[in-house]
Amino acid sequence: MNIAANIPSITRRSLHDELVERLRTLIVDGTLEPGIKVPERDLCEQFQVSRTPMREALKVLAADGLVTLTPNRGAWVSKLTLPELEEVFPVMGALEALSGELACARISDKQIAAVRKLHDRMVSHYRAGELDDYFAVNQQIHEAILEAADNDTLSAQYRSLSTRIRRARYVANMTAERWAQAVEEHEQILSALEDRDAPRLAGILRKHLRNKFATVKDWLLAQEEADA
Amino acid sequence: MNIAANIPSITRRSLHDELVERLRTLIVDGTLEPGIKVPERDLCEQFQVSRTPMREALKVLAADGLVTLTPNRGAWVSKLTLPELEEVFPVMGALEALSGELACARISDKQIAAVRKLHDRMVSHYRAGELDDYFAVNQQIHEAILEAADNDTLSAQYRSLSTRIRRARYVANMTAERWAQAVEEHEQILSALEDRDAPRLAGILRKHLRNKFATVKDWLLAQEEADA
DNA sequence: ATATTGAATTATGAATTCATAATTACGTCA
DNA sequence: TGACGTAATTATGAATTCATAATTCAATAT
Repeated sequence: MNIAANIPSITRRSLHDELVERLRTLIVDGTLEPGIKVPERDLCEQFQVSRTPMREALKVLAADGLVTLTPNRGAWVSKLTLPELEEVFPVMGALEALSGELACARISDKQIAAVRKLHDRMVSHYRAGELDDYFAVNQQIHEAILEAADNDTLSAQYRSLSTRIRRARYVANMTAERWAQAVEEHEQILSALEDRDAPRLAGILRKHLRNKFATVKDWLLAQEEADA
Repeated sequence: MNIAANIPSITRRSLHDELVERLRTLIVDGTLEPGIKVPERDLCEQFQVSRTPMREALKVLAADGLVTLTPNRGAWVSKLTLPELEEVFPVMGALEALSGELACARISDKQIAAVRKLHDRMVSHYRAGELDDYFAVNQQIHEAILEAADNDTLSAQYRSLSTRIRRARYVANMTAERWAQAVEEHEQILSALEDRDAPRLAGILRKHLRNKFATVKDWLLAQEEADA
């Protein structure tokens, strides 16, 4: 008996689940551009699967808002529009503020130390002008706060929205001032978290997100300009 | 020439879409009891469709949290557990508070008058002891505030969570005191809305939901008691 | 040349079929 | 009698097939 051969089969997820994740990644990282049509046939060839699991995956992504399905017309990668952005941000703000509040109540000293570590690393990336690394660690910090909040429902809702807007790769367009401001806000976030000051943290996170929104908005307007 | 642009597109819904809605209704109204297994075959016979669209529908409902899918094991109607409830409520609280804030900023006098009308009707149902009618109008009020907030993303997120907990038919078990308190809170909601006092409305909605939570929690504990 | 119509092509919606994993039923042995 | 292992059954995962709607494109008329 070949044990090694059986191990992958234990870990094996359904094809459809795998596809949801892979497609989501492709959409978020921009490989599948917003607005383009994604014919089932092409996707199936790309991933070497039949249409059945692919269609199931597309349905799920459509429910999540990343893909738009029109009956008998097929699937498109959803486009991020300004009105949509203006809708999503207040909701994300409310969720992020809540994550801060819950985190303050529940976060352990150890977890705070971990966030502090991430924060310091992020700052050094900032000083080195390493935008991509900065952005990656930044994401990790928000994820860590979310995890400290210890609420899967909240995490799921937040991530769903976060994914939708992350398609706008706004960091690449952040100005020096905005970047400096973002780092400054992160100092305050850390401070509030270390004090476990829930209202203060909630307020800062909300403000932080408003500034993010401004950046994304500028990027989006520039995009639309370019399209026209 | 584009005539079609102004005409509501002919509503030829896909079978799968129809199924999502029908199944969701069955789950929310309790016909499909939480915890039971729902074999594809049975559902397909029930609705006289093949497995393909049914499976797509189940995937979507699973992404929405109403159904739990286990690879190669099939589908179960998700059970509402206390830990889940404790997760969902703070999130709903944040979303409902936001809906109040946005509504205050955007609601028209006409819309306020409409909510007032609903409110008065709700109170008369309360006085008449008509629980079901009371509950129906109550829902309409929250929907009206949500609509006034004019944010589809918020609405979608809120409704998703609302649907998940609505399976607990808590109103049927509301005590006289709790009911009176709920009505009193609704008076305050109306007052804050008519004053367009966003922070006050947000606060009351949060409080209102906390009380709802207490009611649902009692019901759920009673259920678990009954199961054991 | 342009617009319109209708056949040909292509893509999607849904049912069916095939493959495989999970469950159940049964028989054997302690 | 009960536990174990194996065969039979059932249910699910995925591919294929069939039906139908949408699109393309060419032919015709204006």
